[in-house]
Amino acid sequence: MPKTPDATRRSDRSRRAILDSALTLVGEVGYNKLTIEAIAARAGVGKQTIYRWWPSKAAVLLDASLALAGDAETEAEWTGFPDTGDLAADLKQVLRATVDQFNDEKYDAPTRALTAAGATDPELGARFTEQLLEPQLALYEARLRTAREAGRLAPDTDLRLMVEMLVGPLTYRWLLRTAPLTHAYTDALVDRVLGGVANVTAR
Amino acid sequence: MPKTPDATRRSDRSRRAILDSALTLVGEVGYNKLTIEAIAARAGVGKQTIYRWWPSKAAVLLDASLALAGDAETEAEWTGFPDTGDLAADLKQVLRATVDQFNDEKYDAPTRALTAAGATDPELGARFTEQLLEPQLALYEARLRTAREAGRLAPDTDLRLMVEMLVGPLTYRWLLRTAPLTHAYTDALVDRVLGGVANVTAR
Amino acid sequence: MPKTPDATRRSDRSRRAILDSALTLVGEVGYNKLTIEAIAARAGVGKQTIYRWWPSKAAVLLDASLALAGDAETEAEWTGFPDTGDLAADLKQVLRATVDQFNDEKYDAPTRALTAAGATDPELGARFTEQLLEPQLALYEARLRTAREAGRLAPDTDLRLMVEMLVGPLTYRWLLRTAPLTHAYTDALVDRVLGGVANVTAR
Amino acid sequence: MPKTPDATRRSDRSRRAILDSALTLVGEVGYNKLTIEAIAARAGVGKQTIYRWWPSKAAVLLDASLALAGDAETEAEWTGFPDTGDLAADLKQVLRATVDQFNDEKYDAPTRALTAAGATDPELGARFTEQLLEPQLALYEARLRTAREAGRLAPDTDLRLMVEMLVGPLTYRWLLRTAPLTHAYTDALVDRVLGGVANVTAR
DNA sequence: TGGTAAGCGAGACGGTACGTCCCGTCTTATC
DNA sequence: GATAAGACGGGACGTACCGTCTCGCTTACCA
Repeated sequence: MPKTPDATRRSDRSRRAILDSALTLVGEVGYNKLTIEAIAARAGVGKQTIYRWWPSKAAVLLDASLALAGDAETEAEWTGFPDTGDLAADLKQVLRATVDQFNDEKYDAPTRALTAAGATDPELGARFTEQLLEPQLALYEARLRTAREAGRLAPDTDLRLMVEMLVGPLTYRWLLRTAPLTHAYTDALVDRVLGGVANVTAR
Repeated sequence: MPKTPDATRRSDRSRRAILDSALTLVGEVGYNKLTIEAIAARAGVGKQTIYRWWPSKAAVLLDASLALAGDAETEAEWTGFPDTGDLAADLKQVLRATVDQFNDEKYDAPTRALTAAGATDPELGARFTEQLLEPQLALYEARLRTAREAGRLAPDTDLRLMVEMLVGPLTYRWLLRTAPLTHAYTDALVDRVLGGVANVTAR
Repeated sequence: MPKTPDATRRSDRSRRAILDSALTLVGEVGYNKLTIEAIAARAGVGKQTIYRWWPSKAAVLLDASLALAGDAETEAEWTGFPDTGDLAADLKQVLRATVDQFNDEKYDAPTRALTAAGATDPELGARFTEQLLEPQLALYEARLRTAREAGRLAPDTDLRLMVEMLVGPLTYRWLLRTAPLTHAYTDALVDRVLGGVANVTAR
Repeated sequence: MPKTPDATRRSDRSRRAILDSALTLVGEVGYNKLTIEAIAARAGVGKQTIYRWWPSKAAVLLDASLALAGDAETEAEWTGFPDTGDLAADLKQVLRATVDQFNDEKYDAPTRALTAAGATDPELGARFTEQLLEPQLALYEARLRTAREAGRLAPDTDLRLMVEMLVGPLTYRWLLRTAPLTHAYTDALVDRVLGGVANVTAR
């Protein structure tokens, strides 16, 4: 019963090499042509070392993305969701940063691959959502809750719905490539989400 | 010399059988385990007949979805985007119908597969967007334009942005499975998009 | 019942083009990589035109070789097996000519291909032997019969056996490439066949 | 970089199964309808395991024949080319055994297939000749050398030529099926090779 | 401090599907 | 009705990876 390997003996060197190779390769050849064999070869690692610790290439990529996200936070000296008191400004700042990430090939390729794979594979999707997506959405939600408590949003505001109104359209454009992602776009989005689109004067 | 085959001699019987098989199989085994070989076998067709007319299984599925969409319109005696004069009501009706489609396994599997594949493969994504998505978005846009001209929306309303504010969040929930899709959800979405979420009384 | 096509309507132009293409191609790519499709394309002919008149590519090649043999006789102004009265000299002359043919790539490729195919496919082999080989062997046999009647060979000589003693070793060397084919070789062969190899003085 | 596999880790079980399957199948369906896929399936082996170790089905069959020849020698308790002092008798004995082999379907099919394939494919032919044929011819040659040294053959006898005079006609009949193979035939052949066919009394 | 059991790089293995080539048949339009 | 052209259902090709399975080798931990 060789089920559970001994994690204390795990080679961190190999783990890192595998995650690095996975990220590099997914950028080079895309998710569909990404193979475990290529990752192993590039990492100078036996295939079994990958199969021992991950159930699928998608899982490898998920871990790689988590590591990437962790690195990014560190690099950017991320200090939490901004709260200047000006909700619109804070949201615009964060969404602009997200746009920049989506436009950065380094983040785009693996994230896009994972999102697509998660859409098709429910189990992977669940892990992707839970580990990568939800933590980010929770930050939005917390900021919105503060705003609601401060009376800047209606007391009955559905915070979750509002989060999706912010990230949904952006994600839509990004995934489906219907139009380029710009700061102007997300700025307008924030304004419209907060203010609505109905003609107030006409009411 | 890409050796373009003679389309006039194409077997319509085989074409239909291939598209049918593709739709059936993607529902049975999912996109990742869908194989050209299985499609050919199920359709009683040589593999070459598929490769002659389509460059990839994704392309087959795209054509299959187009056929499916065409059939669906016919079946539902679709008479165009509703325009009762009540914009909110019209949008809610259409989005409810979309929710129903997303909740119908028959449409969900191929559409999800295509969307995911398109996110990963730019060329396919372009065709998917252009042939399947844009025509639908254009209908929304037309209805919104009517509303704007009728003064129900601000004259400077960015129609495209607004369309994405409606379909973006819905698509987001559907693709990422962050929460179940319900009529109540889209109804609330329409209200918030039209009315905004900022606390008006607090202004 | 499209069994027997009408031979009187047959296009001689196509027939010739097919046989020519077959000979050319077998020299270029070898028998195993020779395909009906390539012959048809090279000949500017529909595949069906080949299938209508020949049962297999081997049969095409057999006809092509028959035509080639006919041409060769005409070219060489062949006037029948020589009979100068000197049996050894006559045999040497004919075998030298055969050696020359075997060493001529133009004849070697198709003949070798046919011989090999015939060895594997009994039906083809029968036709090959009957139509191409036997007529030649019969010429040897006739010359030997003349010699036997003239008392140059023992009255009980098995002519068939003797023919094979002449062409067998030569064919063996040619097919199996155990050693180069030279005039000296066949000259020695004739001498030894006629004289035997046992040490006469030791009797 | 031809990626030579590590022969020390080769599975002998698979090797044997492949050679066995190849021999069985070539007897069942013939060489032309013998497929690598069928060999693999019959042997319970992946196709790649065949392609890893052999370049073609002909090469597989060559190895299979070598194994078969080895087995045959062992079975027959082969103790070397006979040397009773009576050259004619010894040759007749060996040629009779060869006739029996050629008439044994079990040996005929693979040997015929290999000979034909070797005639067409020079590289294979070289290996076939070198590994299977030459060792046998060398035995003849050794026996003849003994006879020559014993004064039973003329001192200037071309041993190689004489070997071919013995096996050439036999192989010719076998390959081209011009006549049935019998012991009487090879007996007569030996007599005529040793004694010649010229009418001695007429000298 | 030497024995042993785990993780490791390497890669052979039984398999599945790939995308291509060609088979022999069938259909269409031309002559 | 034979022909040039070529689409069709089918089978095998040789390749790429899958996920599993030994191999020796290195590297702790334990006796």
